[in-house]
Amino acid sequence: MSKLDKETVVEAALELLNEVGMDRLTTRKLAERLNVQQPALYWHFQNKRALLDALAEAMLAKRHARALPHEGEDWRVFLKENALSFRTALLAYRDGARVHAGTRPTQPQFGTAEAQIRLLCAAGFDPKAAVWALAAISHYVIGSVLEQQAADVDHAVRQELDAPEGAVPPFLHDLFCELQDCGMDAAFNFGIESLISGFEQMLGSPKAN
Amino acid sequence: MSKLDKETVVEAALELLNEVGMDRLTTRKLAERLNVQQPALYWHFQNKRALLDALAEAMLAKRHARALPHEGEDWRVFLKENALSFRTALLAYRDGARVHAGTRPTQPQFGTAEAQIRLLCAAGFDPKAAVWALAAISHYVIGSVLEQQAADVDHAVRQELDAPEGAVPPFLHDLFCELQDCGMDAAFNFGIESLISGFEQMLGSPKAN
DNA sequence: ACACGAACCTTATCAATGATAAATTGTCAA
DNA sequence: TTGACAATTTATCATTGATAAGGTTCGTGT
Repeated sequence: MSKLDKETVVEAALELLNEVGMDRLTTRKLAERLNVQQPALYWHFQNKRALLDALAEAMLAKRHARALPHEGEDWRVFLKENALSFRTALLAYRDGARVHAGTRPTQPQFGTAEAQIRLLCAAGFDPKAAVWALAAISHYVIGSVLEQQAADVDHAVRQELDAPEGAVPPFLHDLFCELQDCGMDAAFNFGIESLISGFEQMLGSPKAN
Repeated sequence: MSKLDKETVVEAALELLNEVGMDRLTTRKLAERLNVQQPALYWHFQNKRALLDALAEAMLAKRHARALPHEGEDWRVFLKENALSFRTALLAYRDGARVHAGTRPTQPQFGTAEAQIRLLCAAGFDPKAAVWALAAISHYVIGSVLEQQAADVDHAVRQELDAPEGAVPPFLHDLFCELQDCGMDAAFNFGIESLISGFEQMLGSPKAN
């Protein structure tokens, strides 16, 4: 009939992912959506991990626009925009961070990595420090989104009694509520800007280690 | 016979976790190790998630020594030691980060959180900024360990041909190898110190946002 | 026209795993 | 002793990822 191919499978899988979440993304539901029997998927993907890897890759390919630095761009600006772009890409899909984190570190676009490293080195970074900085940002983004999305489902599930006791210090209660509501983005920004500002500092004093 | 209780179950589960990893940590294997039938576990834990939550909590309880600041400790020192302690705790168990990340944000020890926030506020942090800073560090640690442990299994699994082609720019190859071998800790340190240094900076200039 | 084979999909069927129901044993208190 | 509650066993599911083996379609060389 429709002559399935990898791309359409991935497309449908991303839709399904956003509807049911990662651990209810089953091969059968996906097959049904594609009007195909479940084992058909195994012609295109060796196993479910491979499918998820493809999803992670597709997520970034579609939404992570700022992977490469512009010509002559300030490294601080690039790092921030890059981080924001990465983050929104992961946030655009339900369980996006978990899906991404599960992927075995596929040779990331070496071209991309190289361009990023070059930018930093041109700004005075030691090559090693450049890689470290990029890794740090990546890890921070992944950790942040992971926890945010975990908190999301938690909120959704937990319509139960919020505080079973007066166990929560009121001082903190207000603070946390405020953060949850308005401040996910702000909190993320604070971290990113701190990191980048920290890199700037490190540039000045080579390092003690 | 042995009169199972939550603690012994958790203990055995942690052992098993270190032997087989998270996704091969099955209720049956665990039951077998405890000389018990599989459904017995469901008397002590509502479901597998609850068991894993308990694991995550136990991991930190046993290894995360520096959760609370010492008396009159410098905030920079505390943040760094705290992060290192958190990291080693997660690294101490196979898939530690994944196990931890999976836990729905259980009301974290509010007492602990409050003490940490107080320390930062006493150092001049705005309460909101204090929470943001603590969250940033936590997210960075989780992201870092997550990726490191993912890379670990990847290395273990991937005894295949390393570079199927000369596809890897030699400039990067050496750099990455060097990082993988010696530098996991160093890379982590770089990030943490950057973050903390960034916080210091933020303290000076309140914020533009 | 025809056979062959590769690409692609189906039907049937597994084994592993998390989970629940119902019966069973053990133990302590009244 | 007996009744009740805690703890565990036996039996049994439903879900899910995966594989084996067979069918269908289609292009290509002869």
